[in-house]
Amino acid sequence: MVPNSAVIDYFKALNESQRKAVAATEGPVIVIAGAGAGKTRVLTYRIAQLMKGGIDAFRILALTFTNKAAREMRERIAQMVGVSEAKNLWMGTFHSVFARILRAEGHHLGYPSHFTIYDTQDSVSVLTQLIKEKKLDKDVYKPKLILARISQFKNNLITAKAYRRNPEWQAYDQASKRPKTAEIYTEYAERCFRAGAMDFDDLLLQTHALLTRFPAVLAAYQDRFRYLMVDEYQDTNHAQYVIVKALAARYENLCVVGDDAQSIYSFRGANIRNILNFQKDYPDAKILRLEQNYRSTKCIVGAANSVIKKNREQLEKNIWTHNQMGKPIQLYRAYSDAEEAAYIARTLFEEKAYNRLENSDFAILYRTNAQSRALEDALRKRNIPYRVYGGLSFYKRKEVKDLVSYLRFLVNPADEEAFARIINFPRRGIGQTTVDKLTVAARQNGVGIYAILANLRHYDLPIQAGIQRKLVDFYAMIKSLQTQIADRHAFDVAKAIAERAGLLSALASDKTPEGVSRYENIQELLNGVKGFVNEQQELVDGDPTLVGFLENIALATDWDKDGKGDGDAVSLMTIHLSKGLEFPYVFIAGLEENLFPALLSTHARPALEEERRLFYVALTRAEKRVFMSYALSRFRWGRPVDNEPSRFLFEIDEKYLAATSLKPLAEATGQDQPSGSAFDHPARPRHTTGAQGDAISFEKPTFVNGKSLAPLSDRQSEGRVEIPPLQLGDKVQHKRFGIGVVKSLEGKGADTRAAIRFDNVGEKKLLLKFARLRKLT
DNA sequence: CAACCCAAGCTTTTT
DNA sequence: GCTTGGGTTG
Repeated sequence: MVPNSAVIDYFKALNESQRKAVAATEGPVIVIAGAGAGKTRVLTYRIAQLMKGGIDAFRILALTFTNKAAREMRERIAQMVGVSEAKNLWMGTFHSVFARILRAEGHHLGYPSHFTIYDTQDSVSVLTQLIKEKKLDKDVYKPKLILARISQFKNNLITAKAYRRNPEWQAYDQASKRPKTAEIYTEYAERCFRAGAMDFDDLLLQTHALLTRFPAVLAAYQDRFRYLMVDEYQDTNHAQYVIVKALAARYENLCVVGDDAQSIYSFRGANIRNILNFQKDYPDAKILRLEQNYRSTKCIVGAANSVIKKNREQLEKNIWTHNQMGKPIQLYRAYSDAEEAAYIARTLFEEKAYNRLENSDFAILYRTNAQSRALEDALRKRNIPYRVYGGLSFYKRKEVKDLVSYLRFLVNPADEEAFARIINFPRRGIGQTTVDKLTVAARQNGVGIYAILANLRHYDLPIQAGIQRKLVDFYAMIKSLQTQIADRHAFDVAKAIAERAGLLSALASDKTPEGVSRYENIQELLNGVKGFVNEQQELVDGDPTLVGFLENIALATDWDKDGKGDGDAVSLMTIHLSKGLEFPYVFIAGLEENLFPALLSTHARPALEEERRLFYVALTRAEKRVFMSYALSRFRWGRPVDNEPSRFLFEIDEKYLAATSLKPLAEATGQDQPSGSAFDHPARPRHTTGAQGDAISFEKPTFVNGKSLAPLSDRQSEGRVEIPPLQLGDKVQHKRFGIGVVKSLEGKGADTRAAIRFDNVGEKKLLLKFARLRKLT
């Protein structure tokens, strides 16, 4: 490619709507891009074109939601304009770009440039500690719930101060018996600040604070970012929306790309109105639609369209494709989750052999991470290599977090969460009592724990001399390691810590399988640091220091998610994680009521519509074929639970479903067929001998010609207990405990818990869905 | 202060 | 059913 060519010769690679979207660089533009319509392609070409037109890369800001999306886009742009040019682009996730801005400008707000980023674990831990110190009931003030609430506020740019001042919210907290919520929020925010730490939501909230309180800073960035692009705009929350709007205010060269039909993150504060209202915010915005799907067969596109049509709230569009009709969607009804998994493994194996495919041509998608276990077992039985994405990430594992905590503490000794993890790990005889004493001293003297540690003798603490010595040793170790961080690479420092602190020797002596695995994880982390250092050293402006590494991992939860990896494997992941990806063959498992759609979503229309969008996302990941399945019985909470087929199955236009899918399973053979014979009747239902549940009766499927949702079958209405609406003070009767009075209620729907004082047996806490209470009047 | 035991919570999705 | 964290004991 000619490096300086201003002529956009690659226009050939685009269709007309894509070309329009690429060409419309000036002014506000919204691109409504259906699944598989070449959205990323448009963004990359657009950026490449801007750069070829002479715009400096550092004046272009592109925001995405995942590191993966950012990385891929940067790579593609690098191919078009050259690596060195692409490097200067401001491109990354909202969180990482804002973290970068805050590192540079956070001092205006009083944050150190090396501030720590607290992950959810850290935040919960701060709250737990705080609630304990305030002597509040942790069952009333559940740290996780409180954090979720604080997160909501932050995402809506409501500071602790604003929260305290709002009578409506105060009244709400009073009414819900959590009057101290505002106080906790305030204290939590202060502690994070004093620890030089920001949680995920702070990265947005503090960026907003920075830009509103320091107009000069805002002006500088407004001036700098001449062109802004936002990917997955439908997933932006209020804070992100406001910040983008502010940054774009000067030039208004703002291009947002998204698909309202794929908005699946409202639980995280995403506001679908942001995309629906774009035209109101920018009345002269150009609206462009990418409606041609290049990814999937007609069958898949048709099925997906027929589903999403049921949603009320959406932008008008008509997704179509030139691709082949393709094979109809298979639906399999299994007896149990294990049998469903066996079916998937078997079908995958057969399809792969018959069509000579790679394992990586397949993805198995599910609603919840917990579903992966059964699938993994089944795949292992057939020796099919697989890779599970998501779940608990590498960095959340205990031993990994412990080592990372050392690194964090060296960089930011105010980081008390890190301190709490490392002070007695590995065991060095400094227990909780001692830590409490240090904490109290720190609070009383208005300093951080590290300051106490540094001047232990100045504070006359009631700690034994022996333990004092240990504290001094610990401090000395930290101090000496700290001298290294400025001028040595992250790897050298990390290795030094693992050795000096005795992490490696402590784990090496543990010969249990878990111990060995922990040791390996530490080694893997060290390798990761090394890889990071090597990578950074190749870059001109790379940052191979510890600070750089920590920055990198705090927001890189999908470290192990960057495709490829080792070998050819089937991908297992939640549907949420699959967004933006594509696979030739896709299995969607667990299409059952209360699982997908999830139980909590079934009562509110917006939530249900979101689940439907999630289903839409799942379907549109597939290029060639989709296999769906559900299990009549599934282990949840260690118990088998009976299920109805998902209502979404009935929403797919029948003509896209394989006819055999709708036949009952009654004639199941009970034996695995040798592979090969299956291909004439790929949908013929079979199940393994072991899975034949004796208790399962095979009534006709409830959806043989189902155009609409079949009514609940007997089974479900039997299984579901009538839950009477209860209020405090109600008199109730329990089979075993007799008569009692409702003392408290928490939770909602079937998950409500009630504390009830029974006349004979005293107070009991009961889960209403199991308790079968009768209300007395 | 460490080792052991038991209870609770988890199973909606994540930067 | 499994993991984590808290509490109790030695």
